[in-house]
Amino acid sequence: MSWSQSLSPYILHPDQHEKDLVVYYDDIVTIIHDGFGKSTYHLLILPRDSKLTKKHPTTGVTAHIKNLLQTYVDWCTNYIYDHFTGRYEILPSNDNLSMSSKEDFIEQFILVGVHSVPSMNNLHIHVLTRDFHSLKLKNKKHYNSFNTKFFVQWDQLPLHFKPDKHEMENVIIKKSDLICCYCNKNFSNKFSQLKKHLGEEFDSHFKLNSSDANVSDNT
Amino acid sequence: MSWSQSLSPYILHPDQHEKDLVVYYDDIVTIIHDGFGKSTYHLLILPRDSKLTKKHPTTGVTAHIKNLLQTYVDWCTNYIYDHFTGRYEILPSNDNLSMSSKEDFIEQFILVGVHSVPSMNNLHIHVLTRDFHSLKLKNKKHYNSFNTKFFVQWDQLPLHFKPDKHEMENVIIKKSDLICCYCNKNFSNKFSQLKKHLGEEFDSHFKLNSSDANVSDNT
DNA sequence: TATTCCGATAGTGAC
DNA sequence: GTCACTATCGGAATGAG
Repeated sequence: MSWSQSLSPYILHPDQHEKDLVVYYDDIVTIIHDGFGKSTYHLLILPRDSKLTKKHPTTGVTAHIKNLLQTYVDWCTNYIYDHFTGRYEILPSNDNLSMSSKEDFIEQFILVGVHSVPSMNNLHIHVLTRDFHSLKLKNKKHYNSFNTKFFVQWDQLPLHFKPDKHEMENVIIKKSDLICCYCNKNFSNKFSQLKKHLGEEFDSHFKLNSSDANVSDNT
Repeated sequence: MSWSQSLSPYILHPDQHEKDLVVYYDDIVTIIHDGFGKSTYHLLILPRDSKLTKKHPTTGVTAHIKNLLQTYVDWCTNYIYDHFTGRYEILPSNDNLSMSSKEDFIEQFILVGVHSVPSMNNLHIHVLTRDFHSLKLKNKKHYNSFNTKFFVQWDQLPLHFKPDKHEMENVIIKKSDLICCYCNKNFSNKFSQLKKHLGEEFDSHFKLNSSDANVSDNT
């Protein structure tokens, strides 16, 4: 089961990794790019405290811990806002997605939260754009783990119970229809069609800045 | 639904097909090689009577009809015995499969019967070797349609009821384990392993005669 | 219990 | 809620004028 420990090195030795991967660290946290990011930007906040890192995220992130970590959450949303808007132009759109101000962008287009049944043993908080436009998004599990109640948002923490593992894995993740997070279109279990659609949604909302035009996209 | 009518031309115009496919016909029946035969030899007997051809096989093949068709069944088993033994040498074996006499061969190695839920609309009787060693045998449905009670043997006909379609399709065919018809080994739902095993069983029981050695096998 | 194509689903093994 | 591989399972179209 060593894969479930693969976040450990980052909290133990944040200095021994490439700068491209570790974007920030101090005594309290390490912040990294998710090695298999499911959106254009996908960061993980890893508290370094040896007791906290072993706790279950839905109950371990208490009000006190939230207060301690809030500055790092804000650091991440700012990081993502700056980098995303530096790289992409936000196109005018007809839908209900308004990203004209920084506050709107962060509110509507950045997700912060934890998985109700984590697979990595070290407590980690996801901060990611809500586009799911990534080569690493390959199946229903990947998508529904961020787009159902399997994903517990930062503002909802802490829960006063641990979600039922079996229900989350075998009902919520597997049985929930695939719903587009931009337009709510229902793709049932047609992952390939959702994936294609997400690419179209992305292209209708964002356009690579010319200075980045040589960078291949994530389709 | 035209595919379900694809046997019709053989009863309407048996003379307009290749001799390789239509092996016999008269006013009563047409006998053809199954276009997608699931065993080394796989014949279909198609009664040409316009009323009989529309009947359900499990109830339509009455004692009277069986008597009328028995001679064609015998013709088929003889045809298969002659051709199979002309092409293959029967090797001595340690298992309970004794094919030393023609009667034993026909009794133990030739199946005669009908499907309890046919997909082709024209009534047809299967006569086939019990090896299931064919490129066209590609999935559990193919195998279990001849190796469960979905297959109603000639001696059991007629039934006094039509088998329940839903039970046959969704329980008997899909849920029954794959059991080797030579040695009863259970392959659960591992079709690929069963298929490989059937090839080994075939090779342990039969050997191509040298005069046919240039003919590729069915693996 | 037609075939074929495509894709969703499921189990495994990995250091 | 790792990936990558393999295989099982599941739906949809299938033609003709």
